[in-house]
Amino acid sequence: MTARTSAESPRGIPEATVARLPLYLRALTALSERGTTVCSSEALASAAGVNSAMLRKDLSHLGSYGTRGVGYDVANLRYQISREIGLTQDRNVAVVGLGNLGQALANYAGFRSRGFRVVSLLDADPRLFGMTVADLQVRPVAELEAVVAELDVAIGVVATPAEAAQEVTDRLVAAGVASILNFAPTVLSVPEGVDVRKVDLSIELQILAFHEQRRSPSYAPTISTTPAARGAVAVQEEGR
Amino acid sequence: MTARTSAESPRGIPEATVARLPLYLRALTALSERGTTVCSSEALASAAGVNSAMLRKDLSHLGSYGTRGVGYDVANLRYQISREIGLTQDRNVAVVGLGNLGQALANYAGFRSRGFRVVSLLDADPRLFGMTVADLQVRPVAELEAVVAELDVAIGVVATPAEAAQEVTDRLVAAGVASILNFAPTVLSVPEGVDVRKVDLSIELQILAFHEQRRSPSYAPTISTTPAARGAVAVQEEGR
DNA sequence: CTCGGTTTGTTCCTGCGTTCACAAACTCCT
DNA sequence: AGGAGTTTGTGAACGCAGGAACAAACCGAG
Ligand SMILES: NC(=O)c1ccc[n+]([C@@H]2O[C@H](COP(=O)([O-])OP(=O)(O)OC[C@H]3O[C@@H](n4cnc5c(N)ncnc54)[C@H](O)[C@@H]3O)[C@@H](O)[C@H]2O)c1
Ligand SMILES: NC(=O)c1ccc[n+]([C@@H]2O[C@H](COP(=O)([O-])OP(=O)(O)OC[C@H]3O[C@@H](n4cnc5c(N)ncnc54)[C@H](O)[C@@H]3O)[C@@H](O)[C@H]2O)c1
Repeated sequence: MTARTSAESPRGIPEATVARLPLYLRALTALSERGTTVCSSEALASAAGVNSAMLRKDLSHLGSYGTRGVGYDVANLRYQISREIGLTQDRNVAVVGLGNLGQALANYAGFRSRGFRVVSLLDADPRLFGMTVADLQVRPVAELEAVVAELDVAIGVVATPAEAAQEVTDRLVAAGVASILNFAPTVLSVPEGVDVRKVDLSIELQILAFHEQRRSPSYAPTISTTPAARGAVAVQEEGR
Repeated sequence: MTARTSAESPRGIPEATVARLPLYLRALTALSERGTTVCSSEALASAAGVNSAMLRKDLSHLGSYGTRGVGYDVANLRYQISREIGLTQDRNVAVVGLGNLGQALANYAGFRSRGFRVVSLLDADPRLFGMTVADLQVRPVAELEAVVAELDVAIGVVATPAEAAQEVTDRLVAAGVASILNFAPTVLSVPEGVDVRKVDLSIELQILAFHEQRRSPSYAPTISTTPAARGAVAVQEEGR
């Protein structure tokens, strides 16, 4: 899912663990809001929806912040994870492509509260220039390089149509953005050292569809091992 | 990421493979539109952004649809994957929660073109009732059970605030929906046999932030292996 | 028909991720 | 102070995923 091939981070935090740390952070925040000050690995794990042994192993990679016989201090653990992820300093985000999805993202309050500031909105459509979304004006994508430099953009969100995604990404990367979140259904190629994560909602739906078909095998998939009926079948309509 | 613990599907397609099949489908569609009728595992793999050995192994789980010395017939392979995923029949989708994100999803044309029909929009806010989004009228969430039954809803998309997500999910499940796509930042608990997939954009950003911090270790994270400074640290501001 | 070139399907191997299980460490009660 | 009860941190086992490498199969030229 990431560009980097190594599954291990420099100082040794496994990728799978990194992907779960934000989950723990969210669970800790929920506990904290409920007034809980200390919690066991069992409690935290169930709040995060994972196995408690896995939680303990994950946390052990950050250091030894628990107390045997007691559990974890919620406030301290929350800080330690925040620091490890790098959330102690805010990061600036630029959203490119302000169609349906881009506008929803720009309006989302959950980003800022987690340390991500959406500081710039860029689009190619002149009709959108100057439009205000979430207290920001949409600016021409031509200004991308200037915006990235001036506003110290760390993360670029690509919410353009698939055809434009690679070009936009190239420009973001050239301007110095090394972290990309891509919503367009395309494979982005980026140079070494740039981190791309993709979110593809159609793929999620398709995975759900697969499991559903497995549950109700009405149309028994009839795998024909014989290479007989080849190239004949009509394919479902599938635009885009 | 899924509710089912087994990483292997009944007839033996690994989860990791299932997650990539939609990728291959997309790549095949692109090739097909470019007029390509046959392609090698190498070409398809690079279009999908994966290793060619992995692609071949993935495809071998569906059957033997390639021809040695030649490659794969694009149209046929596309159909075989579609059938395996269960895309030969359309599926009805209900979107619950029509705020920023829900409206963007309802307006997205890419779902229908891939065999997912958004057939119902539900919200709790009376001000939205009757509003037309993507040719559909927003209906009260009170009608959820009726809608699921009448319109044969197979997949429920939860785009409500986190607080409402579990309740909405419970009702969807009780009404017979066994596939849920959740956008709310919460852990959903569902009975055995129900499939939940989550999309959490904040988590994606946090993972990017982690890797970025690793690249530029300005604030060297200073893991204190000594259990000295414990429970003392003040926590960073982190509202919601 | 035979042979060289090409590409698939599969086997083997390595490494990561997950879970189990337990010793070490801590608290609290007597 | 000592012992019973908890809970963490980790060593070990196991299963899965990814990648390299190769034999089998196919095509086309001669
Ligand atoms: N809307 C969804 O729910 C949804 C779901 C899944 C995937 N996606 C994907 O997300 C992307 C955006 O979806 P959307 O529904 O918002 O599409 P959209 O068509 O509504 O918006 C795309 C926006 O990108 C702008 N744009 C086009 N070329 C550009 C360029 N070169 N530079 C800057 N901006 C440019 C357009 O002007 C437009 O405003 C698409 O790739 C889509 O496939 C969207
Ligand atoms: N907008 C984004 O880009 C974004 C990004 C990441 C995560 N999310 C998550 O997605 C969810 C929706 O985000 P949003 O920005 O669209 O929020 P929103 O507040 O704009 O919309 C939420 C909608 O849900 C409706 N709702 C509330 N309770 C309901 C109930 N019980 N039944 C049915 N509908 C109900 C509300 O009336 C509202 O229309 C949230 O959980 C949010 O955290 C959104």
